[in-house]
Amino acid sequence: MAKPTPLSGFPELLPAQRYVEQQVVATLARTFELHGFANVETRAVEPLDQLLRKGDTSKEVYVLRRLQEDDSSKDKGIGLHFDLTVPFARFVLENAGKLEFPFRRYQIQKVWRGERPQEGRFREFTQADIDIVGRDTLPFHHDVEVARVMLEALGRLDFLPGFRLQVNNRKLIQGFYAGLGVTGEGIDEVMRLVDKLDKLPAEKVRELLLTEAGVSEDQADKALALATIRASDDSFVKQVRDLGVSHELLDEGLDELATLVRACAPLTTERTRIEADLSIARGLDYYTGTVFETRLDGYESLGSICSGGRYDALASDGRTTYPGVGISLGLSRLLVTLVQRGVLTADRSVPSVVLVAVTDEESRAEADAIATALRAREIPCEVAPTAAKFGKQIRHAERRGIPYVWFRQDDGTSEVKDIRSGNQVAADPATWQPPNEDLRPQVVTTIDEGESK
RNA sequence: GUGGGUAUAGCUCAGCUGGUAGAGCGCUGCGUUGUGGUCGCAGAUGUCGCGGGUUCGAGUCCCGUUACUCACCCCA
Repeated sequence: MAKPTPLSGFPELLPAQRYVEQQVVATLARTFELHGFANVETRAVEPLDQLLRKGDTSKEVYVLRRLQEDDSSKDKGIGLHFDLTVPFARFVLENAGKLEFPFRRYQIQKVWRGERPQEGRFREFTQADIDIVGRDTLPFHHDVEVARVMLEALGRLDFLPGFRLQVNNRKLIQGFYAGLGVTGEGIDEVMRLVDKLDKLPAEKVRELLLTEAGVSEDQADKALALATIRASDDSFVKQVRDLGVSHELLDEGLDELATLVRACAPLTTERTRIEADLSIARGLDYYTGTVFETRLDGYESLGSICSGGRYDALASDGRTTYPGVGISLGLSRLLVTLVQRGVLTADRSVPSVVLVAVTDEESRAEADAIATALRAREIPCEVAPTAAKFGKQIRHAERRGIPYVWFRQDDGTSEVKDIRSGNQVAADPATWQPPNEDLRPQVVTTIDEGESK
């Protein structure tokens, strides 16, 4: 078989890199559970009409088909899910009778999108979501809660670069535009154009506002002025007020956003910041209030690594609606990028902390016994694959990053060597203990205090 | 979906106006005969992405194709 080539957009990690990913998943899960979020796994597929509802055809869905299928025409079809929010909404409706509300869950799974891959953008990738849904109503303090939980989770990943959680509120934007006299579809159009500010210069956006959205010069200027406002505290409220626009919805949005920023402030550090950024709008989808995006320091070109928001009407069975708020972390976008650039990895490619050397094949049983004794005390180890020269066996350990090599002497005593320092000391498999920091692989990073990229 | 770029050793890449393929790193061995890393010496490795064309002769030029990749769109 010829050497296979990688499939674009379907990233695979080497063992050391995968270890980093597993550590991140474990940290996220632990943090989410600390806050009472239960885990759920939904099936990989949803009926196509579920995936495509809301006229959201922009998502490229992978469709599932049987190879031996004779006639697919009458089948309504199923496709792989492209996020975890839509399947979750379906799951809530399906199990509404068995769930307790407000229901909080976290979900860490693969999702698929048939888009053209690019750095940080894949066709198969992992998301980590937390959501809280209520029945009929869901108090605003849950918006604050999901932000705080994600802030805490990211903060615990101390080997990552710093990041900035950017927050805004759709009510604030929509109320502001309504107060300006923009109506109906114009509001969404203005929002969509202003959202391009990070790509296009303000001049260009202003021009588009006039031509495409058909707003007045004054309206365009005010909309742009609003979008330039950003603050790490609630000082943005005064800045918005100073623009002289008033509307009921605007007041509500301002109030919510200010509450959110104030409530998150105590959790922020130099590495983990929150910022009200009034240019954030998040596509057009189903968001109705709070919206989140997250930028990684030094990797701004990746786009948002963690986004979400408030959706008041995503799940509804006609009689009852289930408003929710959630936030979704792009695990692959974050990790695959850092790992492939070589800034994140583990200090060894195997879990073993000890390689038990084999003197000759006749004494392999003794080496196995030593390994068994170490494992009985939760010390991961492996026995050398061949009775090669000791130099080779040490090299075998070195290449895998295994820090210790165990030698059994002919008289039955043992010595263990730290191959990093060269120190070799007498040791007993029944009592020897490696330092705690050596027991498991460590995530190592080349990120310094300064910026990378 | 639109528009660029690239494809040569395990990896990163060089290879001029066409003349049967190279470097660095890595790998194997030896120096050092059962304790690695440094150093020195020696050695192995290629359907030049695939298919066709031009030519006495193609890694090199032409056409096609596939894969990868970058930007746009969009998003985690």
